[in-house]
Amino acid sequence: MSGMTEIDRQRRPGPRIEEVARLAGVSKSTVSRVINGEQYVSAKARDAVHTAITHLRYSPNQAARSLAGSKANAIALIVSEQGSRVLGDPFFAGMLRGVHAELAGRHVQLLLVLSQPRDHDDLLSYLASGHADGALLVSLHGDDPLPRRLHEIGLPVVACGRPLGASAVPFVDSDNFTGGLDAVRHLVSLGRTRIATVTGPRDMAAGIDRLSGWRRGLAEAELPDDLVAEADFTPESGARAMTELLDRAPDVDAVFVAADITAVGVLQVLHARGKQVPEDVAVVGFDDSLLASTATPPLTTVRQDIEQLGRTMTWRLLGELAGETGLPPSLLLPTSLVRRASA
Amino acid sequence: MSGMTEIDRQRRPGPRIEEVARLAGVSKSTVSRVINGEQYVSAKARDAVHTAITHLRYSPNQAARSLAGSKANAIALIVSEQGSRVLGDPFFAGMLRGVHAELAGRHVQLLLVLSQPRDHDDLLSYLASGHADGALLVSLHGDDPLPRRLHEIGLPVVACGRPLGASAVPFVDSDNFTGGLDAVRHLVSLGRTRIATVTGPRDMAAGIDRLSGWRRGLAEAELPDDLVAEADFTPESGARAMTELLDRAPDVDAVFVAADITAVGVLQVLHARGKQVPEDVAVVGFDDSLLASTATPPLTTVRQDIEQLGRTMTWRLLGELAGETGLPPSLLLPTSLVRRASA
DNA sequence: CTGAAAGCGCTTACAG
DNA sequence: CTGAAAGCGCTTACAG
Repeated sequence: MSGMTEIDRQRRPGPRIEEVARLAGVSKSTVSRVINGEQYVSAKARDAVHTAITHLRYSPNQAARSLAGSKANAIALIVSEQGSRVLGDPFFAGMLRGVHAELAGRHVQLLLVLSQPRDHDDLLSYLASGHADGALLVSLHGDDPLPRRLHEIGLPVVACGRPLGASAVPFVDSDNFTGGLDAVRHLVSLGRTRIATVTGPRDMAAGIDRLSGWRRGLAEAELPDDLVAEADFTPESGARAMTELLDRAPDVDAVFVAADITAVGVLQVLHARGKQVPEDVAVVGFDDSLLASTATPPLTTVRQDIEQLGRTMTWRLLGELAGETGLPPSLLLPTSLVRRASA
Repeated sequence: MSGMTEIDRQRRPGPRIEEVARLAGVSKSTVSRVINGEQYVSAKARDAVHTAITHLRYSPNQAARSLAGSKANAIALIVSEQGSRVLGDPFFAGMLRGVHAELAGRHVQLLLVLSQPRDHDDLLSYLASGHADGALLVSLHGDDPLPRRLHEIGLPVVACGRPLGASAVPFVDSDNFTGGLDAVRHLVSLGRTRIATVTGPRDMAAGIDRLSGWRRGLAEAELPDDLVAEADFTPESGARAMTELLDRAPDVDAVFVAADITAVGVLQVLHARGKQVPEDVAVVGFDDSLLASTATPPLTTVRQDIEQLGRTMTWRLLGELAGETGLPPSLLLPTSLVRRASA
């Protein structure tokens, strides 16, 4: 611990609960009860306390509250990934906005934790020591053992996206299957018959489920589902996949790409090969990220509401922390097709 | 406070400092000294304590440390903006990564706070109550009074980007002036003579300083600096600005755009008007964001190292918190030109 | 270099 | 519905 940064001690002024109690003419206990919204407080006492709080600009000391109450009054947002590329993703920004929106007004702080797999042990004992009352997990890869391990130490957890494997960890996810299905139905309605897909990673539920939706769509339309090329949510992998598809099936007339960011690479290759979009090849992306509207041509895409995802995760976690019963173990959020020029 | 979410009390297990002391055969005081890296501890005691900590997987309770030590052991990352659009910005992601990297290993937590201007009063009393030892400010607009107000209540603050007006708030910024200057020098070296600019917002130092750099570059080359069109870091405003420039000066042969995201709109208009990039009009962006490499054609741009910006801000703040003297009040980080196809 | 004791500012049974 | 008292798990003078 020798690398620690010393933060100089310096008592901040500001009123204590004692002063609020004195001004309101009640005991510290009563002030505490008002602050915590407990029910057995007389209206008169409540008003007096609120007035005193406002007058003194009192803000309770969180450290003391946590210590006395044996709870952190904080939830952790854990981003678990090698190199934490996630942060660069607009996906993460949307999540953060949603989490924050749902937390607004509640006196719960947001702790941002980025954790490499090799630091998982540290993180686990940190959280086991009560530094957060619960955790939201944004872990890009399905094989990450963190969600399960956190769940095992008894910390309430909600995962972002369906964790792979038979896990009991609650999660919230977009309905990726239906999203993929809708994309194909749209392409079929356009009269396309050679519909390919550029997938997401095979070790993530988002990749797997979108692919399943695509397959289902082709089955519905009784079309072949042989044109599959793998990618990993990067433009480069999208370009490689599209090149492969074009070589394999020059008659391809549509492609469902599992992410807008990947579609950027797909569009570049199509352009370079002289294919008109959507005339020769129609393209549908996934996410409705900023990239979708700025792409050339603007991308038809399956919109997922990431902010809502963040809100829902937070709502689910806070519900569990409040001891609510009958909460759905997991939730699937709807997606919708956004039509632009590319399909 | 009636909207508060109740988080059920439940004491987490985990060892206390008392048990570490017992196992190491020393007093709690000595354990505390070891944990806090104080110097007057015998090597023997230190080793015994470290062994005990490892053995028990002890992790000190932050709430108790904060309360006893009268410091939060946390810094706040404050994002102050209407609607907090910032989060959607890759800029923010890079910052976050930098802040986190610099915090790694230090026992300082990161509190993420999003604040609308109308909530500034709440935020101020919250921070005045000691919930964070210092603050990092990402405030997109120069007229935001928050940096100054925080500085006034005595909370150590470092701003991201030069605050406008005569402010004493320490800041870290990219060298936007030199970035703009280098962009123009590059365009001049390419033989361009009718060099326009699409600016950033007038109420942000980034917009103002990049424009100044552009002007300086034109003055150096003894070229006219009449082709200025204003935009606001969005693709739409970039498109409008480029349309205006093209109407005003059909002979424009280069444009320095104050942000990659704005350049996306510029490129769309140039394409629509049948202008070849870079043959007819060379384009240089700013940021070297993901958009720069995925643009058509890939964008030559002024790279700023956002992650380094986040690291430097954090380093500066922690230094001040540790009571270091002789810290530079403010810092300017270098930019560099990244050449791609557009210029 | 080390330990005993006080205290940080709250919450929570407990008794009324 | 309310208050007095104990205690949450640490840090920090103080004395040695």
